[in-house]
This record gives sequence, C-alpha cells and structure tokens, in this order.
Amino acid sequence: MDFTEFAIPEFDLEKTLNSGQVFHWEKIGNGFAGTIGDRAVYVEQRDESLRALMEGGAPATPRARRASGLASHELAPPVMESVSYYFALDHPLQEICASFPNDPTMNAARDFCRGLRIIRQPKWECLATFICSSMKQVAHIRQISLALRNRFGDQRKVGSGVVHTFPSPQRIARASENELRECKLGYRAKTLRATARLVSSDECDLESWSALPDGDLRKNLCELPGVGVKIANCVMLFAYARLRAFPIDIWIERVLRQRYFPRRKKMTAQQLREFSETYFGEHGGYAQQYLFHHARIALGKPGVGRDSSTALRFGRNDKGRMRGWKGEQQQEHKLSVLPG
DNA sequence: CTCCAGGGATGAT
DNA sequence: ATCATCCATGGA
Repeated sequence: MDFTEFAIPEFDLEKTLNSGQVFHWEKIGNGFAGTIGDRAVYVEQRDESLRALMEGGAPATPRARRASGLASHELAPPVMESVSYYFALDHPLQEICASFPNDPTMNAARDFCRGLRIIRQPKWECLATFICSSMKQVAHIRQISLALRNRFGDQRKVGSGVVHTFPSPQRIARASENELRECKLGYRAKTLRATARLVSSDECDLESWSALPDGDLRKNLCELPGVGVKIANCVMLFAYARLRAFPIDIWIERVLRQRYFPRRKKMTAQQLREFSETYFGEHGGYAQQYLFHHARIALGKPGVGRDSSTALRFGRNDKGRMRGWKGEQQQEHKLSVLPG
C-alpha cells in the first residue's frame, strides 16, 4: 500500500485522461482509478509530481519486492517504470509542440492543451475500444468500456476501490453476440466479436505488427472487421506510438474545413487527408489530439467563451447555437458549426 | 422530446 | 473514386 511518488516535467493528468484517447479512467477524490494492462492503478497529480498506487501486479517498492521472494524475472516492472511508460513521460513535449505549424488555430490548441500527452495503451484494449467508438459520443464510449470490463474483465482492488481489467480477445470471442449487445454495443457487437476471434487466433498477432512501417500497419488494421482508416489511425496513434497518424473524425473535419479551408468548397475527404498528413508534420497525431480536445472542450460548448476552464460545467443550449451563421459559404455538408 | 456522436460496410453513380 | 444509406444507442 505504498505510494510511489516522482517528479514530472510537463504533464497534465486530467487533460490526458479526458481528451478522448482513453475511456476507462474514473475520477476518485483528487485522482483517477483505472488499469494499466492487468494491474489496477490509482494516480493523482500534485503540482509537479505524480503519485501512483498499483495493486494486482508486482510489489510496489524495492523492499517489498525483495521481501516477496519472487525471482526478478517474475516481477512486473516497478510502478514508476510502468506508469512513466504508459503516460509517455519520455515524450519530448517541448520539441513536439515546437514542431507544430505556426497558425492561429494550432497555437490556440497548443496553449489550451499544455501538458496533454499521447499515452501508450495496450494494443487489444485500444483496438477493441475504438471499434466500439463508431458513431458514439465520448461519454457513451465510456459506458460501453465500463460495461465490457464489469461483465467480462477481472476484478482488481486498488485502495478502497474496485476496477476491472479489459477482457482478453479470447474472452470477447467466446461471448455471444447477444451478451455483447447487452453491453450497449448495438451493431458493433458483431464486428467486435469477429475481430476478437481473429486476434485470439494465430492469424494476426497485434504485437508483431509493431515492426511494420506505418502503411503496412494501417493496411493490416483496416482488414479487421469494424476497422476503417479512422479507427486504424486511432489505434496507430494511441497504441503503436505512431505519432504521425492523424485520425479525422467529425470534430477534426469541422476544424479543418472551417479553420483551414473556410472559403473552399469541394475539399474532398481525400484532399483533407493529404493536407493533414503533410501540413502538421512528423508529430501530426499530437497536433490532431490537441485540435480535437480544444475544439471539443473549449469551442464545443455554445455560449461559453474560448478561454474557459469552466466550459465543462455548462450544459449545451440548443437555442444558443449559432444556427444561421454562415461564414461566407453555405457550408452545410451536415457539419454543424464550431462556435467562435 | 429531438439531436447527434472519435464510422464502417455495402451498393449505386 | 465519390456519394447514399443503413446500422443501434443513450447522453446532453
């Protein structure tokens, strides 16, 4: 029950966990409870330090590990190591942010998202969760993730709380489609199960795909049921550390069209994709995540100014939307408008 | 109540 | 290659 505490340079735990890249961390007191792989974790941030409590894996401290009598090869990595790796505390954030293009939209997002890191998620967990994400809001993806964990995962205790691991591909594969639908998966139940079957067989080995170049990795991912270019890019970015991968969802499409091509009709999806791959550079995935989080949190709440750490507290007000706003183009495209 | 969401698969132009 | 439609669901 020992806390491990260590200093961290540039990190915002809450922004990192609430930016729509991972969906299972729950706020408890001043910190968050969740899992890293099959280990239960509680983390909290205080100023420039991070405190972590891990259970269910190896003993937390060197003394406790020695006392356990386990051989060193049986030990999971120490707490600080696993936590640092998961939260990607080794990413050179200054350098990454300095590589972003210098334009007003990007600068606002970079300022708003200071300390947000792209974490290293377990591959299957990330893949499965994003298969469940299609046409779902972030809040609901969290519900689905929680339901899958509670029903099919293994229970772990951390502190006074309880969390569940994400179920293995074998476990999902042997669940019935109906059991999965009971986790609010809807039409995604079928593709999640089909992909779970493939991943749990020896036909595809997600770990070995780490050695592939981006193009081949993306192609392999897209061959899985329920995985298209968007979800493949999410998995590449959040689980394979391909920091160039640039997922384009409805929010990012709005940002690109309205902020970068405000008066150009006829930008096809293909053109947006080519633009984003070249313009945002070698860490485009980071740029994308900053644009996404900024648009969704700071700009996505009508009636709330762009400054705002208080934006989250206000519910949306449909009447407050700027329905009639047309920034000198008809826009439409079923894309609503980014306020501000 | 209605609206819409970190899309994908399929079939028609 | 681009576009239309359908697929389910519940938070806001």
